[in-house]
Formats: sequence, C-alpha cells, structure tokens
Amino acid sequence: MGPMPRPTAHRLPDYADRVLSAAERVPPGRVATYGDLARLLGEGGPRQVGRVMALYGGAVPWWRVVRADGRLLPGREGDALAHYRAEGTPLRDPGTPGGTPRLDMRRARWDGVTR
DNA sequence: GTGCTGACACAGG
DNA sequence: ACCTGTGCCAGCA
Repeated sequence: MGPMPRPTAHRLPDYADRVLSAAERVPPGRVATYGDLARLLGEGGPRQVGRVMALYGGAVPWWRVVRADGRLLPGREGDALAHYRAEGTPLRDPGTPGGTPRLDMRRARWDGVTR
C-alpha cells in the first residue's frame, strides 16, 4: 500500500495525539509525571512525552504533566502555581518566601485509574 | 553513519 | 538544595 507521505502534515502524529489524550485524563487537582503517561500509554518514554508536551502541550492542561521530583515547569512557575492553587493541587511549602514552591508528589500524583 | 540536544528519571556526592 | 553522571530514546544537523 502506498504510505502516501504527506509533505506538509498539519496533523499531529498519532503518538502525539495519544499523549495529549492521556494528559487530558489527568484529573484537576492532580498531576502525572512524564514517565507515568509513558507507562500509561505503554509506548515511548518520558523524554518522548516531554517532547510532545513541549511542542503541543498548550492545547491541554500542561500544568498537570510534571517532572517526577515535583519541580514546576521552568519559565512557567507563575502560571502553573496559579492553576495549582485554583485546583487545590497539593504543594510542599505553599508559601515560603525564598523557596520555590514544589508539588507534593506523594499526594498530588494521579494513580492513572482513580477519577 | 556520528554526535548533540532535550518540558526525563534515578543514584550519588 | 545543588550539581554531576548515567541510562534512556526520538529528532535533527
């Protein structure tokens, strides 16, 4: 069958589509790590998920896809923090003046099943 | 092909 | 808390 390689594919690759769908399933007030989503999909790895989020993350709740260590997305800490406070996402050090807020991963991490 | 880069993860120091 | 090295793997020069 002719693969028909469309020169300018405006469509997201199927993989990216699945990553974004998975990101959409993360409930408000919770987060999933890049690795979590990769395992949920059963394909690719954290770096691949990260790549998709970097390219197309703006179309989904990107602040719910985070690093495993709970650090906020560099350059978007303010936006992310606003969302976390609005959704009641568990944070460590909710208000330490000099310390950068971090997610409380133990409580905020979504298990991938519970809604 | 080789080598570097990245919205990662994990173990050490 | 910060930095470094290693493993990982797709994308790109």
